[in-house]
Amino acid sequence: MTRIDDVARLAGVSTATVSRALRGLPTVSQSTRERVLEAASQLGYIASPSASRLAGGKTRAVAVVVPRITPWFFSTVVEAAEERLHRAGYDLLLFNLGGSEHARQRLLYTSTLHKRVDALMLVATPLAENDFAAVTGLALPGVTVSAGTPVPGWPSVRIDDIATARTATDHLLSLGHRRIAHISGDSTDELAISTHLDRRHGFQQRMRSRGIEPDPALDVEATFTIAGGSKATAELLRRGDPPTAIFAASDEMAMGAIATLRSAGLRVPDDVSVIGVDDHDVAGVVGLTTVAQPAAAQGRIAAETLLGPLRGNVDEYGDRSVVLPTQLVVRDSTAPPRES
Amino acid sequence: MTRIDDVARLAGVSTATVSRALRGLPTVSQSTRERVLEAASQLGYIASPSASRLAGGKTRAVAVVVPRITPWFFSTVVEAAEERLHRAGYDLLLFNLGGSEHARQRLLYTSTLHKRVDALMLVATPLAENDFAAVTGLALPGVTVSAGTPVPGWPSVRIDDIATARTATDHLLSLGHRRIAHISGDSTDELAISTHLDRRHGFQQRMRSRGIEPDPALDVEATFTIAGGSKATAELLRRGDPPTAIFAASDEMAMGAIATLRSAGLRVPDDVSVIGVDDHDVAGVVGLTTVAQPAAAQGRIAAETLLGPLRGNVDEYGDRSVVLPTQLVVRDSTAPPRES
DNA sequence: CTGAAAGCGCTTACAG
DNA sequence: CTGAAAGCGCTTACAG
Repeated sequence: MTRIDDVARLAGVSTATVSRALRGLPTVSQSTRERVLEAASQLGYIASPSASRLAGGKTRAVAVVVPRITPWFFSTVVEAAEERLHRAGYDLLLFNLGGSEHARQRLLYTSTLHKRVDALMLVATPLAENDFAAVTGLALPGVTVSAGTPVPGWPSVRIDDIATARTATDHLLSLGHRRIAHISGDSTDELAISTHLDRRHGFQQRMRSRGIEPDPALDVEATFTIAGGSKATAELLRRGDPPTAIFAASDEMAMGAIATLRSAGLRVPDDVSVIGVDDHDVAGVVGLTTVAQPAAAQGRIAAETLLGPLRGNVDEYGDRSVVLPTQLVVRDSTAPPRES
Repeated sequence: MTRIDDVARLAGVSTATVSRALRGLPTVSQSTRERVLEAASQLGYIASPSASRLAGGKTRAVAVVVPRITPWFFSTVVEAAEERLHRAGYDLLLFNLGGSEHARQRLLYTSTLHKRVDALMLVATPLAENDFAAVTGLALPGVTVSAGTPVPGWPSVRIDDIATARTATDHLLSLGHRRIAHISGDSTDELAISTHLDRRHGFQQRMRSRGIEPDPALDVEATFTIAGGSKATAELLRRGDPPTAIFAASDEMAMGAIATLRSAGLRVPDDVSVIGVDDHDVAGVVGLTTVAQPAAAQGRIAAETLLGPLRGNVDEYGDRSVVLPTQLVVRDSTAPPRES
């Protein structure tokens, strides 16, 4: 393996100059730089990242932490972040919590992240009061995506979950629905991220502003998955007197709801309307009405936000916190209630 | 930041002993180990990964290369690989090619991977003849997942795509279909992975074994996405005289097909049956009949395959190459043809 | 603009 | 079982 002194020897300069020339530092004369570049390419020289990291103190890597990888939102955020990060020359270390508190603890309280990355992107990752010290202790620039828990000093990239829920609720109300069920995340989870709390809040707020007190019997909690939506809907049906519409906190939940409604012999939207949040890849296929959120943009912007501090402007975050707009997309899963 | 000599001093031993004790090497006495562990925890010492990598020559990281992140198959493979790799103490560097030849070239022919990881997992990543040298030049243990291009000396983890296609075709034939269309990947792509070629091959093989010559007019190529399946189906309908059944090379393509058929006023399965491959998360919601493949198992097994060589048994790959079984899952998108 | 030298913080033979 | 010393391969002040 050729090392930096091989290049230095061939180019007739010091290793310091090779290092500077190859990294494009400005303090190298044009002719010297060319000679170094020539020598390096002739020898097929590539600097050892481990050595650079140790000597330079920078890893040129970013950790991206997600609660799951497969769901539409997370895979889309990761894909966009990967593109932006690699383009800027950073490696992406992927950490999946898998919904496991143990994994979360390990990430925060062991050596997992220590000196391994230059920055952190927490996607929908909840933090408890006493977790902040651990995160702050890393002394790394960071960004949160999709609410999660805001970290003091870090920018966040997200949508307005309350407004999003209001949009969904408005759509259902304007069609004439009054008995509207809501499928949301698990509120008893201490570490619950704000996402589903905000969505429920927006829903209830809008219902009340129209003079309708949300019926607790029509409020069910579930995980943010197809299976969660299915289970929640089954529970809803078990309670009798089904709603005329369901607002699910995510498209995956909404799809689970549709599947369960259909297998119970109910037609969508004829018997029950369903609306979700996301605009999942598959939403169009299912004909799902939803409030679309820009997932890729969130991943890309979060990555860009990190680029400033990563390049040494420790306190210069890109555009700081950003709230991206969401938009109603009407398809075939919503219609006026049967007898309105 | 506490360093190894701080720990050495507190424990009253040399840095070499600290290093050995902390890494659990056997050549350390019980009492010394305890003293070191105590000192380390008291000081909150964590070894610098960069220094360890430089001195030890191992990165304890694995690169996982995927053509895309969001599709069901890839995100599922990555999720499973991540779990297994982190559990074994390895970092996962994620590289997404994004279908870009440029990204592929950059990965293979620049410093991207050089001394950055100890092993490589190529998921459905095509290699041309002259790419092998680049991959071999890395001198890393590796594994391929889902066909892609087999790399000499590397094990592979995959399904039998030919058999899978036969299973799908058999299902359609046994329902009485004869005019069966096939939506597959783009065969003109030089770098085409074998997946869709094999699936087409299995399809045609089984058709012919039943005395049916596959109609070229019923063979359309597309990308492995919902949009691809939609477009291919639109093309199929444009050609007139639609098939009574469609075998799509993936569930995402099949979902695109269903969406397009429906918006063309055709009913599934009444007018046209549709079968896919994967058993995508959403397949159940859509009622899609499919041939299920174990994606998570492929990711997990691929990761495990790497663990042997990673731990120093350079030539000892886990179970070497593995072919996992697939299974027909009948749902509501297939039925006998209208007038059979 | 360039170089000599120190330093980044570990691990690994080697010797005992 | 343990330590002294060299070495991993760069980058960074510092000096000129």
